[in-house]
Amino acid sequence: MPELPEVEVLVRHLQPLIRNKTIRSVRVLRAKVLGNTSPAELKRTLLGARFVGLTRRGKYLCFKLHARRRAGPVILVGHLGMTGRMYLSRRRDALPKHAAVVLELGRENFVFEDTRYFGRLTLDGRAITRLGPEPLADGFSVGYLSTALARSTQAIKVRLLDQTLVAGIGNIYASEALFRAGISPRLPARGLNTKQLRRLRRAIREVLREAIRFGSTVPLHHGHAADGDGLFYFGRAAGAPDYYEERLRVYDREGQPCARCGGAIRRIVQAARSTFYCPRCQEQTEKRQTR
DNA sequence: CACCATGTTCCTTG
DNA sequence: CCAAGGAACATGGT
Repeated sequence: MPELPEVEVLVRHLQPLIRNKTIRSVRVLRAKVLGNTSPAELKRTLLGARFVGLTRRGKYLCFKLHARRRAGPVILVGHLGMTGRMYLSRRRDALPKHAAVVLELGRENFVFEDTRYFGRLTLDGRAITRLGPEPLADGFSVGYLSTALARSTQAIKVRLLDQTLVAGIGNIYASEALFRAGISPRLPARGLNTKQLRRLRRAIREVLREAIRFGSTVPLHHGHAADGDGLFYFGRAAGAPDYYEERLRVYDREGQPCARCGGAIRRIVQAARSTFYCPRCQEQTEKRQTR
């Protein structure tokens, strides 16, 4: 479930666990996730290096390390793709089926596993330089949004997924933010008026902040579950409700009643991806706007 | 077998 | 050059 909030929760979780730990060995099981970095270069760079910091930028994790015989720090860039997970596990535990990279840190392993291998763990930081502003920072202002969307005829939902517009929003929170803002996902981006832009900015920030706060209160567990599911966040005790699903208002709720008006949630496809919204709570804006 | 899935990048078309 | 749309990537769930 990796959009900005999930990555933020993961970063906060991992930070104290890896700080000051030294990489004793580097195992690359799927070179694809290294991108342009070769396994040899990764090993050469990381072997003997020590984790000194972990931050997030959009959906990316930025590991900062001090390597031996190097003037400046090394930045290792991670991305979870759709199904990636990063966690520590005991070294004696078996590796998951889709382990992509394993860093040995003394008694524990730092494991990057990814079923579909869409994720990344690389020394190539170029992707980060192309990202738009952080939605929770001051740079993400109504003025910025207004300028950035002024000439776009693309549907607002599709624009929100563009990481160069704003970094970190994915398919789930794009739908959730538009529902909260009462704006139709189909509205052309340049058609939003100032009032709508203000509501959208606020809704984006609220939805992301709440998800972070919520994720942070759920007990984290990782690694070696008995059934081997290896949950590392948004874990839940057996039989407990799945809070992650329950707190979403429209995503994956086609046909279910809208929490606000009771009407049926609708699913449409935009840019080859599902969008969920409430026609009654979000459509009027569209009609009013297109008149 | 069909369709769907939290993401990004590359290629084509206009 | 840019905007927009779609396929590809790889695996698993229903």
